[in-house]
Amino acid sequence: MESLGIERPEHIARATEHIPEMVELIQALAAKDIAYQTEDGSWYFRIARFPEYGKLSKKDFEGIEDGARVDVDEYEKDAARDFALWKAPKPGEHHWDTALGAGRPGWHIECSAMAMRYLGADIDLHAGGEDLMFPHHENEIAQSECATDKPFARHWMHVRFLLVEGKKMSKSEGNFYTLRDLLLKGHKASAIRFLLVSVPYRHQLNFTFDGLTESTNAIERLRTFYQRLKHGKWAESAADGAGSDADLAGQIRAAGEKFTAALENDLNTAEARAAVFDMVRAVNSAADAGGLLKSEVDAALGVLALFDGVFAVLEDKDAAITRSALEWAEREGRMGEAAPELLANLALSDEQIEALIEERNMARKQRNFARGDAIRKELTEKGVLIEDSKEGVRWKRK
RNA sequence: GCACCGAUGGCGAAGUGGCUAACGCGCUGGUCUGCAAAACCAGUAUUCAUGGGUUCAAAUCCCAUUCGGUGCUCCA
Repeated sequence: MESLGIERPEHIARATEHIPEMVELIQALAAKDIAYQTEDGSWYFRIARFPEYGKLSKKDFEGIEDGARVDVDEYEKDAARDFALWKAPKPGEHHWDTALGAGRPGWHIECSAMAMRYLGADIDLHAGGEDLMFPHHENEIAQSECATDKPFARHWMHVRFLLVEGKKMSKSEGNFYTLRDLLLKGHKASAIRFLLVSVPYRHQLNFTFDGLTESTNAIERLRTFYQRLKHGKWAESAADGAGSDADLAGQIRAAGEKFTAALENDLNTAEARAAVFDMVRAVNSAADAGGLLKSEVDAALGVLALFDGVFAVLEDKDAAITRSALEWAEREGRMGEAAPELLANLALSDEQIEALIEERNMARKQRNFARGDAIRKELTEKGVLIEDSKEGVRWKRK
């Protein structure tokens, strides 16, 4: 999670610590005769009492015969689809003794109970994987709305599963990778994050190694741009061509607005991304043409800050993250899985790199290009790329 | 088998009734540069899985087919 720059939740709730809330919820349903107890002591939800059942997953249960497919090991439920709220313990099974009798919670009830406890009876947003829509989320809705008579969640976000190299990820397909696997193969954490977040959650993402390369390159472009703005010297007022693009300020503002509007439209990250790249081109172009005004640079940096508040890829933490993955591999005895060029690329520290660049700058000043190029070649071989620009010498790790 | 969702350039991917089909990567040519890199400019889908239909107008709506994802039993 941290490697990908994902923030920790404010609350992490555990089902086993919320048994009383669940019991209370089931009792509320029982008071309305929506929950009922069977002979073995389990409690079930009476789906017949919730006509809207199936509204989320667009399932139409009309015409599906109750009892057409009743499992032999099920107890005497009133209807086959009624789901368990509380399960009586099987002999020797771990259980809680509560007002409902001994037992353990059914799946579904803990989500309703904990959501209500921390977020209230009607929540704004409920997220989950597409596989949970039915029956889990459908059952959450049923038990929550019957208990409170309020809409349970105003918006649902169901994230689609990703494909890996065009196929569903599975161990038998051999395309199952953990984050650490990818880091050890030499992929950057930022590229993984950017690839995952570049396709809107509602759409299926095809996660490929080509895609990781693409993301790496796209991030490089953004970081180069960011560094250029941050470290360049820009005119305070219009002169010598700076500020000659009268339209630029408007374009930067429009990019920021388009970025926000795209995210507000069901988190359309692909469109939000596009808005930023539009701005990058416009500002780079103006910078090449005659220079930028400080005010334009500040505005563009403002849009980048907006962008990075969501995408979080501009600051280069990749080397540090990869190093900690390597430390993990070391401890686990899995260094053999690390890509050889990865070790080579991390051989030099930032200080060593900067010392070499300083030496190269001296050589170039004396027009000793042979020495300068030799240093550049050495750095390239160790995974460090050099860029000479009007704004100074920049370097980055491959 | 049934239900729901999806299929857009070499690759990834926006766009869901009407401006030249965004954006990124890649590729080709050019500008710039001591050489590079970066950056910029130009080019790169007469066409949106296939077949039919609706409409003055369809990538966008409807039907069928093909392919892919999820669910349809338990457990979380």
